[in-house]
Amino acid sequence: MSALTLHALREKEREARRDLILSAARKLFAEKDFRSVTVREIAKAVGVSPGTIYRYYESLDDLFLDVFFAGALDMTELLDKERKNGEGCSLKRFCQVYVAYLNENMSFYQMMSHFMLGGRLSPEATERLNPIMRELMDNIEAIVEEAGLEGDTRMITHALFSALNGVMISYARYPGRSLEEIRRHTLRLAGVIGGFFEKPG
Amino acid sequence: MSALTLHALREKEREARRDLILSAARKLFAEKDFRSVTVREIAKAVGVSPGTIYRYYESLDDLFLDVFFAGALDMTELLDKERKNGEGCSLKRFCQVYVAYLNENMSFYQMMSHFMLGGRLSPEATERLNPIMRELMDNIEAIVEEAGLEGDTRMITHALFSALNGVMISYARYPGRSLEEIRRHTLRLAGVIGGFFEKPG
Amino acid sequence: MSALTLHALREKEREARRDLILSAARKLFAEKDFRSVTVREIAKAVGVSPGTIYRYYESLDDLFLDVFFAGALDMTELLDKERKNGEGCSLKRFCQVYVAYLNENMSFYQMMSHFMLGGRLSPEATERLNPIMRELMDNIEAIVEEAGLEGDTRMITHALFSALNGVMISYARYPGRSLEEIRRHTLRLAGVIGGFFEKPG
Amino acid sequence: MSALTLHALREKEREARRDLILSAARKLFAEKDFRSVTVREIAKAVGVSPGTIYRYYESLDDLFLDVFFAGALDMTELLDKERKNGEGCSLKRFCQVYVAYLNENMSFYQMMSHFMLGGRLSPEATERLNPIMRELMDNIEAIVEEAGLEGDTRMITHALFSALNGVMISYARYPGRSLEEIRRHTLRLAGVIGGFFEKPG
DNA sequence: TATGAATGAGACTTCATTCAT
DNA sequence: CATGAATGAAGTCTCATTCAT
Repeated sequence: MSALTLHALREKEREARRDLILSAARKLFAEKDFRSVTVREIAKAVGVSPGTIYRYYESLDDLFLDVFFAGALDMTELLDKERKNGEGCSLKRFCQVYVAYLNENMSFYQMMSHFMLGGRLSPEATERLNPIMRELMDNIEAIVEEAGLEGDTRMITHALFSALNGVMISYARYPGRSLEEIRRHTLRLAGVIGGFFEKPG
Repeated sequence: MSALTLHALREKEREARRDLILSAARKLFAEKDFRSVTVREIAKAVGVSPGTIYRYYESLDDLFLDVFFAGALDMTELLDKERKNGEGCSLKRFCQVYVAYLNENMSFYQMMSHFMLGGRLSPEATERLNPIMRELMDNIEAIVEEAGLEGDTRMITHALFSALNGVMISYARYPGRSLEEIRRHTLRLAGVIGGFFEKPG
Repeated sequence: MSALTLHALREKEREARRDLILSAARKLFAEKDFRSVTVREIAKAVGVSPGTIYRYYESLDDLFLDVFFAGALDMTELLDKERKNGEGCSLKRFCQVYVAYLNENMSFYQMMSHFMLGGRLSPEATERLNPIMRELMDNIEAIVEEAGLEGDTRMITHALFSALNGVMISYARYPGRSLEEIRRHTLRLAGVIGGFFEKPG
Repeated sequence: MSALTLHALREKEREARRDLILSAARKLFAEKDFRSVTVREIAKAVGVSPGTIYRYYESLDDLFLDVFFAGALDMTELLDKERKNGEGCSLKRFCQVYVAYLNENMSFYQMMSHFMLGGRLSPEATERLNPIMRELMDNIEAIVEEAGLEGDTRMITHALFSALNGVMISYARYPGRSLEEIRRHTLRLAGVIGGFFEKPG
């Protein structure tokens, strides 16, 4: 086996392990307030020692960011697929797909809150974030336009995006409700919002 | 002076001091990410010692809750006033009033995120929260009905409430924007959302 | 008791406790390589919890610095006393007093090495250090002048100061020697150096 | 090829690799406070993996020691050369050669401080150290004697050695001075000390 | 023999909370 | 009732060292 191949293999393994950490973290973050997740917990969930986490991520914040970015990419891909699927993606369907995704990826959602509200994004992180968010917005805007909405479609896009995020913040963990109830309620709310945003007439 | 009166006086004083702590905390929480506010900071802001805080609140979480509840009450009162003011409150105006309030009471907003997302509300806290939220919802629903919207107005109320909260989560601290820019942007988004929710035709 | 007095009392107590930590640390630092002393050890030596250390010192480095400064002040006072004592302080006697002091205050000596060699003094610390060192040098220079030495007395002062420090670095912990043997040896070396520096003829 | 030769070859290779590590470490240690150099850094500088270091050195302390010993040997050779050079080495010249060496081999100097002050030399290490130091002292003593100094020349040797070491500890990293300034200052101090030690009259 | 991923003890530090005064 | 010094658990992170490949 050539050195090149060996090296490539190593890179692959490393990538795989990094992904392992990433998904374990995502799962863990989804289960509870992600800010209360500790390095030790993550390590335990991955099945490694705490020190190992630091071989793959410079800091816990770094890992937070990656979880967030991974979610944003997921979302973008999901929307891409939806749009290519059949003859386009109706506004209502988009709303439901988006909220369904947030339901199953609470960590993405929580991260968004965290970084948006905490305002702690470093300049470098902001630089990484911006193109990702822009692409997400572009995707949503395309759907808005396909729905025949006119006027300042960018602003409408922002409004729609915000509104759907709000569904989550308001009901994602409503005390005393089961996850399934929450899912049903948020999807229904997404539908209502989608309905209002759809071109009247 | 009778014992009763003395006792009442004491209760009053106690209430007054509790309020003092509450408002100092609200101010402090509004200034930065409330999760990073420490007991010592609050105590200093109030002008008492850390130990004193604990004579009025069982724990920091307890104080958090009270700040949150106070915000919800404020909001309800504000909407009450708006509705009684003139001949009613249009949907668009409500949206803007609500978002303007959130802009100036970030702590209320952050608390909402915190408790909703953290899912840490104790059963007792939930019991205290529910009537307050119900009243807030009742108020919004009244506005929705006054606006002539029909169908499941409760569901529409929830959708609207959610959507407006979302405006905040999405843009409240957008990196690189000034508070004034954010205020303008979120108010505009509130207007867009209000516009979509207003009865078509 | 007036509030003023109470406050003063508190200050005094605080100062006393700070001193307690300081001396415990000095003792501990003297016993072994001070860089290997941990906060927990210091806390244990003082008889408090680790957290308490941080009520009196911002960081471990802060405590390091204070130990160092305390040593430098001690030294200065000691030399002052020596000079006023009798009709002045001979060069040889100064050398022995200085080295004797270092023998009994290894932490001062180790700190000096640490900060000099590590080059990690922050600008603020340097600012605090400079006047203290200058006063120490002034004192030594006065002794040098009283001894009748001529020429660039400041340079001679530096040379003498350096040479005596060197006695310590070279023999302070010579492996296999008892503290008493080391004391004798270093004092003798100090005498030899003092002899060479004394005005010939 | 005989087994013996093969074995010898292997030994040679091993020795060569050990030297490689040693010089890489020396270079690295010279660049900054040697206590902050990590095994990984050394491994990277040598171009091997961290694990490999441990095939040649039992522990990091072991490597530290070797660096120190190598420095002491260097020094001895340097003085040997100086003495054979021309008609002998004056005391002043020796002082300057020695301090110049320390300036360019800060790691040697730092190691000396470390082991002397830390007092961590194991009995075995001490056994290795003693003959090396003795040879160094013999060399210096020879110079002292050549300079015509009389009396307890061994003690004078120690005093001189100490004094010169002290020049370094006191000024090696004086905050705010460039390496060149430090070099000049320490050389000048070495000259002053050498002057005082030179036979009067 | 060399590798380098993994380990895990242990360092510093923070802060909600307690309790003697 | 108020104080604030003290607590100590818990957090993040580092790094010498080991060991399966």
